Amino acid sequence: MAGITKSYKVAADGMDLEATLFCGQSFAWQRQEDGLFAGVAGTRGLLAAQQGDELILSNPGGGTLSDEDLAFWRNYFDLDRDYGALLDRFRGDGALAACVAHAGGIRVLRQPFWDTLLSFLLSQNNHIPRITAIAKRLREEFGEALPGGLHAFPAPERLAPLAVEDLAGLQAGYRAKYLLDAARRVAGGQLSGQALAALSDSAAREMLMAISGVGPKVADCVLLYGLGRRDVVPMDVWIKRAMDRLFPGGMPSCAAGEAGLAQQYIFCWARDNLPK
DNA sequence: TGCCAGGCATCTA
DNA sequence: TAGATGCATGGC
Repeated sequence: MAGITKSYKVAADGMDLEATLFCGQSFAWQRQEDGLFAGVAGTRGLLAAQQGDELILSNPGGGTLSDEDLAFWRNYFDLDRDYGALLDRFRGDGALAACVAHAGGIRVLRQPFWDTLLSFLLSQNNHIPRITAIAKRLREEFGEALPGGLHAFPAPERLAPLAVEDLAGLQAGYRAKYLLDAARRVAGGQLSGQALAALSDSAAREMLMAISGVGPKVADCVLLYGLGRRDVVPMDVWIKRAMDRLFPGGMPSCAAGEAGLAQQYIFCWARDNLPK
């Protein structure tokens, strides 16, 4: 019924929604005054909250979420992965166990490729709060308006014809030209999530690094968060410091497809426990 | 007021 | 080829 929002309860299975949304893997969410979390992925918007061990999902524009929407968000929040078993395996490694104890409520989101690429182009030499603020300005100035006052990340075709001066209002600094180069490559058909999905990790990384402003770290963030490559470990300063401190013999022996998930717990532990 | 930020491009030796 | 430096901006 129009104007009435129907909420859906989904088992959170030990998830910490707030930690998941604001741990530095996504810049598409914000906390509203009413305490709900509002976010976008592709051209979908969502309101989310947590009550105990359940997520409450609702449509920002009112009305119902379709079965297709629910399936999309289930996948987005990685709800069908058995995190209980995964975390039990991680607890088997002494050092990794400490990281899981610190941040085990985090789930690694499955974000759209393009949203992720734009977000991590903004992350270069930047702070999480400021990345979030620039990403919000990017969506609100150039993105498609969605129900509930939300805005999608702008389509590549929307950004491609713009000039750097057109992005001045974003206050993204030297990163603005990176957004335009990426948009022109995607809009021009030189690059796509589909094409990258067909490549090996190393080949996809190489293709991403052809974009101006994409180095090894940003490429690996896009592979992990935006293309579901769960073995990829983005090597930022915190991971390097944690490796020196916790894993001098190398990354813990995670099963195939899990090293990228482990790095999220290691990153959060390092950021919150090692000296600045 | 200065340092630093989920880095990268460019310059220099 | 490896190491050093500059880059825009704002939070702390």
